[in-house]
Amino acid sequence: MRLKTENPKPKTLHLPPKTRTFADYSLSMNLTEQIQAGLAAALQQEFGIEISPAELLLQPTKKEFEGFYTFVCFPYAKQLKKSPVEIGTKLGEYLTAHVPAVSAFNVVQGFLNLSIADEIWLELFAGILNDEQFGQGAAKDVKVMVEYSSPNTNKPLHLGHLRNNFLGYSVAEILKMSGYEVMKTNVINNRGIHICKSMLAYRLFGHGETPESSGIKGDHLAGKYYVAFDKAYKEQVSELVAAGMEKEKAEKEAPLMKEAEAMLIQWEQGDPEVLALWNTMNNWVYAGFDETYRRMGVNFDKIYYESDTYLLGKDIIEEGLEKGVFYRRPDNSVWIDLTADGLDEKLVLRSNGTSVYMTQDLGLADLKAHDFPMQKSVYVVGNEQDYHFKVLFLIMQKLGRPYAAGLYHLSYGMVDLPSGKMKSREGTVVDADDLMQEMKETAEAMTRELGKIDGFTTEEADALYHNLAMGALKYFLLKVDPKKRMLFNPQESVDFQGNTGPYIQYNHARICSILRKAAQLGVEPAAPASAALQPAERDLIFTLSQFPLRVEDAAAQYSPSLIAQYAYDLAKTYSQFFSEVPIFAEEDPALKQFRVALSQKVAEVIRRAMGLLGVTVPERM
RNA sequence: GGUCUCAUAGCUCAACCGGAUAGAGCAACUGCCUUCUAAGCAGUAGGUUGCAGGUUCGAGUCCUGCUGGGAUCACCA
Repeated sequence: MRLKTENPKPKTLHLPPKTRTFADYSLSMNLTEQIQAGLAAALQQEFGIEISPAELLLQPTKKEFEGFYTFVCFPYAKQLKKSPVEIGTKLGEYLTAHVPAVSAFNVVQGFLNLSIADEIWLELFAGILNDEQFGQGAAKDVKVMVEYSSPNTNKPLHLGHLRNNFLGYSVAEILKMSGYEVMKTNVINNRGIHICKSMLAYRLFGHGETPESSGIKGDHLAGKYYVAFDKAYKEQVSELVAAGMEKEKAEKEAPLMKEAEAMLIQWEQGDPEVLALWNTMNNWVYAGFDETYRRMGVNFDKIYYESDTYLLGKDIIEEGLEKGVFYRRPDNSVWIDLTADGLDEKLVLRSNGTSVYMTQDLGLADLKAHDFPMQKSVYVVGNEQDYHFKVLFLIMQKLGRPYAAGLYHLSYGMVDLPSGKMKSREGTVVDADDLMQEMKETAEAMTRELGKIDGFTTEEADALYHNLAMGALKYFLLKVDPKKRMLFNPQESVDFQGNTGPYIQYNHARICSILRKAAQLGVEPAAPASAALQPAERDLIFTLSQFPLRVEDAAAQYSPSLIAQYAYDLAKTYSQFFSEVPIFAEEDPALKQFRVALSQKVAEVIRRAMGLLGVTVPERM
């Protein structure tokens, strides 16, 4: 089971090498390349050294300095036996004289900061404005499978699942935008001892209760009996211990555990009554999950059920034995020795011939590759399973699977509560449905307080509350580097101000308001060929131009947090522009049109970026 | 105990193959709504980047050791 019942962190397995700078893509590529070519020529002309343009990395200029692109001169000081400042000055002079895009420069210590001419910014913007699919990468002709969610059917989804689902959905969308062909899959763990526990408790204490009769959502109903099982089981264990049995033994000998195990065997043997109950309860859970997924706004292209796949993989054991990758022990169990790779020996098949988790995953990996012949396959699973996936991927390599090199474990960190870890058995889990509902109520209260729903129909208001709630929640969970553990405080974590989803949504809504007014006044958006730009306008064009690159980086690193940061950066930059630069009060019609066009494009990019996070942006709020 | 991983402002997080004076948001304080949405903008304050060494022109970032969290090391999944 992918998500153990408790918590879900990350680990870099094979990130691509970072050989690029911040500005290699799309429309900004020409600009960067021009500067790099200029630098290479300058180094050759002024100092007589040959360095290929691609090695001359540029970085964005820090806010407090003048300029947009910075070249670091220190590395060449030793080689040229000249001071970094001298080098920077010579290079700057050469660039302003020979590269039309570079309008000015300044050298601070060893940093050469370059300013770009307004005509170049406008040219860049015109290209962006005309690009209807701005941000969409060219088709790569590479298939990627993204597996995420992968719940157990014995209880409802919780906060940890939310991070998993939002991450998986977002990574899939980011990969699509960067040009991959993506298949989203969900592996539902619908069989095993966990569901048997729920089934047994239901049989004992359920009295025929159904979601309809009780008004309890199906997955919550199954969860109720899972908890009931645990409670009754613990009582039995205590009794046995009180009667003098060792705790460890009592945990194995408790009648309820025995019964659950017996039920699992009955299930495997196809006992009609057990199967009927299993079907009934699982269907309740599926229906419950569907509702939760709908609320979360996630979806899948293909669903695998563990009941269909748990027997797979045994033929791979045979294959592995033949290839000498695995070996059989005298008790008939099958193992792989990974000590040469710095790992341990790992069981891949029990002595009684039945599968373990690893066996199933071996089989499932082949099945996935058969169904969707992919070059990359991402598993969105918590970092507690780092070891499992390390082993799984290593085995696939040793077996010579062609897709093995593309296997990637998107290993994300646990979500901690202020009280520490979530423990379902201790009742300290934050339920996904409850949390989403509370967020919506908070969004409603906040919106009403601000008096922002004048003229909204009931349906529109409801949709707004939902979008704000999910925007706040998704942004909160996605803005953090997936690899890192994070803290969630239900009382105060999710805010509506500052670096939050609603802040970005708000900026989009404001722009829509501007665009409505522009339409009313008949101001057509357009990019002028030349104009003197405000600093805020240059900042906006620069930030816009970074979007395709950020998508590419986010895809390469499987990291929605890069998109979240970008969306905030863009919204914040616009917010400054909004408060500093008048639009309709501008007298020059060309400038007015330009600012409307700029606003329109920013709104569009905010919408697309937030879409990558699974967040819907409202037109009014 | 072995292996892996994390530690940055009071709190939650950034910091782009090692680059400038380590940045945002929240919380605190100060200004700004008769003018395009104040869920906003501008500003003040807040740091020995867990500790000690090392490499480097340059270290939050790389290396070693230490301290303190977390994960994992099942014929569980």
